[in-house]
Amino acid sequence: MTQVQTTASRREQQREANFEEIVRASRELLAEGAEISLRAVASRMGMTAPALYRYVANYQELVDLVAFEIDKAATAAFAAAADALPEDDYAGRLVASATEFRMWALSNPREFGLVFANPIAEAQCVRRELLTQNASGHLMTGQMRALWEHTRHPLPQLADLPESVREALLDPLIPAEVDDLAVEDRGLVWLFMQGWTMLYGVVALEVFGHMDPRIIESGEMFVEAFRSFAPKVGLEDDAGRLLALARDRIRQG
Amino acid sequence: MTQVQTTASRREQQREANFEEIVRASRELLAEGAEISLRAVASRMGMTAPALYRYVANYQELVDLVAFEIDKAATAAFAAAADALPEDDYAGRLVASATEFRMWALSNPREFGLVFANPIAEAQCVRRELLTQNASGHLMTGQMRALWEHTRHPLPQLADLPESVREALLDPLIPAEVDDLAVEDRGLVWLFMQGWTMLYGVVALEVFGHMDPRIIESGEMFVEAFRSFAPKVGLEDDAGRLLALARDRIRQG
DNA sequence: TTAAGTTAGTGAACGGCGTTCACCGTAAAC
DNA sequence: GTTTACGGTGAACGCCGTTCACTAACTTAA
Repeated sequence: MTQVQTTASRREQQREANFEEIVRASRELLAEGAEISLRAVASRMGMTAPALYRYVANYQELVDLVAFEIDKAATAAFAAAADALPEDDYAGRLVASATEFRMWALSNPREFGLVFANPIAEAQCVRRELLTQNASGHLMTGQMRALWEHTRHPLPQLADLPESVREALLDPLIPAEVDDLAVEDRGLVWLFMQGWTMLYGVVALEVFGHMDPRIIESGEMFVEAFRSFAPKVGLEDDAGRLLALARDRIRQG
Repeated sequence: MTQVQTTASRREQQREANFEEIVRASRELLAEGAEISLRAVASRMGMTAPALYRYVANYQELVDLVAFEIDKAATAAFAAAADALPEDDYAGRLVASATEFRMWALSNPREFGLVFANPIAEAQCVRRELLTQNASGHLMTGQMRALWEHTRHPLPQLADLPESVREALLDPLIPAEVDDLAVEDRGLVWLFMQGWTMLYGVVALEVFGHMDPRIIESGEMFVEAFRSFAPKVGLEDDAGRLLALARDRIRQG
């Protein structure tokens, strides 16, 4: 039988550690308001820029790597926000994560831009894969599915949907594990896409500042988006509590 | 009485023409897939880079200038799309302009990014002013107002809205002419903001490629966004026709 | 018409960027 | 113990935004 190589060689350990340090240095730069540049990252590691080419094919790949790790780290924070609520408060957990997402985006606009407002279309297949591996997407699709497993609210039927949507739901390219989701329940993924679109619209507009500052500050457009979306996932009766929950987190955040 | 200076001096004419050529050269670069750079723009005009500093304080100001002009030109296209419909088909005209906006954004992603996905927050007051002067915003607020003047669909009442929203509606910083809109009707602006948020969310997600390619191609998430929004502006009965109108324009666009 | 003053342009330079390349120790592999 | 592969260096190239001293041309006023 094939044994898993658990003990990486000395060189491989070094290499792995260096990868981590590259990401760490890049994120520090970002956090300090500076731009990510090969020279800056390298010098922060006590290296010179050309050395980084032993780890990364080019600048864009460095940025993609950093974006991927930022998404992973941020997702942990979104999940933690959900864990502050009871395990069976599925709707509350979803609201908590989404609210945390918004607050993270507003406090880390550069990171948000890197992960969520970077054109993927013009990139190679590498980045296309990243799309489906998007960690925060997996978290929220999972949360929405948990909610539905519990409430079993009505779903859009595939037969009622346009063909392009049906195809996309049967074999989705977005970050969602649907292999074990029955075909007749795939309407749930369509609902998720709708919800993600609304969430994204509000947050992107807020982060880019294309919205009245007072409404950004209070987060009321974000709350309003939730109010619009709630009925689609059978939460009309719970909406009052959920919106209050979001407002609380916004106020104290 | 003070006479308007209609005959600009020779120098002023030259200067104005040069401004226009700067914008033209920049847009050509953008259209060819190149980046805007002072050197590239200048050499396209038969100049050297430092000369541009006689017209623009720095690189960012050049970009802002170009973004402003792009928005103006694109808005003319959005308006033209509306003019293909009867003058009294207010809903249809709004749908036509919004659909044209989406198609323009997808065909000109770099221009879209420049105008609508550029962080305004970190910029100076110059750019803040641009926010309220945004041409496409004025077009669509105007269209939504024309629609409402005709249908007089119910509006959210100021008393029911959060205080931050009320303040923003009474003295809006977004592109909207509301001076002649009665205070009790300002809920219309809130509806507009909601609609703009949905439209923006779909389009930005599509342009950045963070959506299933098949759904981008068919535009069905865009259509779905309209379906969600229609009831808010009293268009539930007209929705069928309007969605068909949008689909037509998408298909032949 | 001439003199003074303003303006728009130049070339050289600075520091920083991504990227390439020849080169060199050192650690791993045989 | 020799060979090989890897990870690093410094120098260089061609971009970039930006500054500065300088000049030629145009405008303005005497």
